[in-house]
Amino acid sequence: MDSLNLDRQSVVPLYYQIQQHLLGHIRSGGFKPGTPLPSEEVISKRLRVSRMTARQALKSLCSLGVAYSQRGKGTFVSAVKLEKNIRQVLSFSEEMEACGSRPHSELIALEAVLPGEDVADALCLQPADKVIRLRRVRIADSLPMGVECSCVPLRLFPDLLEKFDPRASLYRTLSEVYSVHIVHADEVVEAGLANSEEARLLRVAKGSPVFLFTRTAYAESGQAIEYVKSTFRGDRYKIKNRLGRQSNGGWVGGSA
Amino acid sequence: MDSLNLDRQSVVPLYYQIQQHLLGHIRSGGFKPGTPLPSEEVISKRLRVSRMTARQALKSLCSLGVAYSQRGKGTFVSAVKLEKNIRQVLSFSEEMEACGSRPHSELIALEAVLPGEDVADALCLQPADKVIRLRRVRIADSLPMGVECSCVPLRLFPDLLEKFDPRASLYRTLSEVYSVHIVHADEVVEAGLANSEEARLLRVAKGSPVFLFTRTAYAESGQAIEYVKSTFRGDRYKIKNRLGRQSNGGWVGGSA
DNA sequence: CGTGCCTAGTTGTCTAGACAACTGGGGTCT
DNA sequence: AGACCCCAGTTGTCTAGACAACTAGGCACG
Repeated sequence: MDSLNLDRQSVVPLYYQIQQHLLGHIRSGGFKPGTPLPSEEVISKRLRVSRMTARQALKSLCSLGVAYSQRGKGTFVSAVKLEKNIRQVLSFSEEMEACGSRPHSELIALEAVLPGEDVADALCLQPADKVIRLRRVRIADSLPMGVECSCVPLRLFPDLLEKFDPRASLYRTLSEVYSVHIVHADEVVEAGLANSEEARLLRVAKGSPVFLFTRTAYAESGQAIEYVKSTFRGDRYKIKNRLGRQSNGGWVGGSA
Repeated sequence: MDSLNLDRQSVVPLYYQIQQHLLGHIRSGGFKPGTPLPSEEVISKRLRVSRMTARQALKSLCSLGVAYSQRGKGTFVSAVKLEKNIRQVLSFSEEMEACGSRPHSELIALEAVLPGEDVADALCLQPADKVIRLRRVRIADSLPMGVECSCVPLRLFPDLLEKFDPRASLYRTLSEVYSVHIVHADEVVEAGLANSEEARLLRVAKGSPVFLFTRTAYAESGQAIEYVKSTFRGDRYKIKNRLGRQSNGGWVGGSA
């Protein structure tokens, strides 16, 4: 706390500088789980910022999940493990890189087609709208992990067929070439058994346990961007989820 | 917007009254996806509140996921489906009630035992600490859905064995009797095949596809409260996830 | 001993402003 | 037509305060 010099000329907001400084102390063990963080008042006085700025720094730590506030008591370090590998909206490439594997893909199909009803529904398409259909075997460290069939509306990305390198990450391409950023996705997972084709592509026995994913990915506006169906090996692939309370926008009505 | 009369005497915060009012308009279709919400300035002027209060109302809608802000442009209604059934930290009972099924349980075991190494690790127990082990078959509408084995530290709930009704919801009991509220959980899901015992309890063929869940649930402080291993039928149980961007505490560094 | 009161410390909410940074449109100059 | 500037509107950040609500501990009183 003492050693922090705020840079008031920087483009980096003050509250963010404070947040990062506290986060550093938490990660390095300077503040242990359960112990109180400096109060808004203390931060405010020591760093010569207004209380609202100090507050914003503390609130941002809460929304990261590394701290929690109790009215009348203080703001405390949570024992939540930061480093734990939590699944976000990630492309297969990003997911594999995050756990240290080298991902690549084997292209099965890349074409513009008329979508099935489920696809058209999920992507909210007009009857005549085509989609770009991308079917790939996903491979990590030379081991086939899953078969993925991804559909994106042709209307939104008319020249994607020419511009897309099938070995690259689809999400990265959408972000870099079209400035479309996937920010969330809804996903349904089922447990099933590999059929003959899947077994052949994944090099497992027919009837092996597999995950069946059906995922719809959305941009910030809520516009549906991608509909994916994929089959992943149950023996080499695990799903890690962090389930949370739905943050209800802050206020907790008091019936107590 | 026009018809809202703020109650300045109420214990309900102003920003929350505004948030609820806007949320009502969004849900009822008064504001359609993609359209801008009233700006901070407009809300501030029209409702005679300070801009920071109007801002807090809009930010809380963003954190609910029903809106998003763009600097220099405005705050817009997101097309995210509110009603979609997204999995949170829920007990089986709550989960089944949420989708309209009547849950109940068949008790297999309820006892205090010395935990295995995986359990002790996950719950951060001392070597001699016992756990309460609760093994149940989970049933929805008379159909067996899964087998669940739940462990909680005896030290935290010394009289739970007497006070707990095995037919009730464990989470509800912990919340009501001990004021311990589960706020998040880490979960690993694997795809597997039912062994003989599971097949018998779940009334499926041996070798049927199943989900294997391993879940650790935490209170707000980050204290681990419960460690669960469960096996659920792959044919009747689906996982629905909403994957999100990790909210990073607000600031996006500009390399653009 | 316990009950109740008071007080210091803390977070929650709210005000009324200020400037910065960015967007998008319109107008002007070249 | 294109490049540039300016301006109004919007969100992001920040200030310096205020009062309310709650917690926990100390203290006096019964």
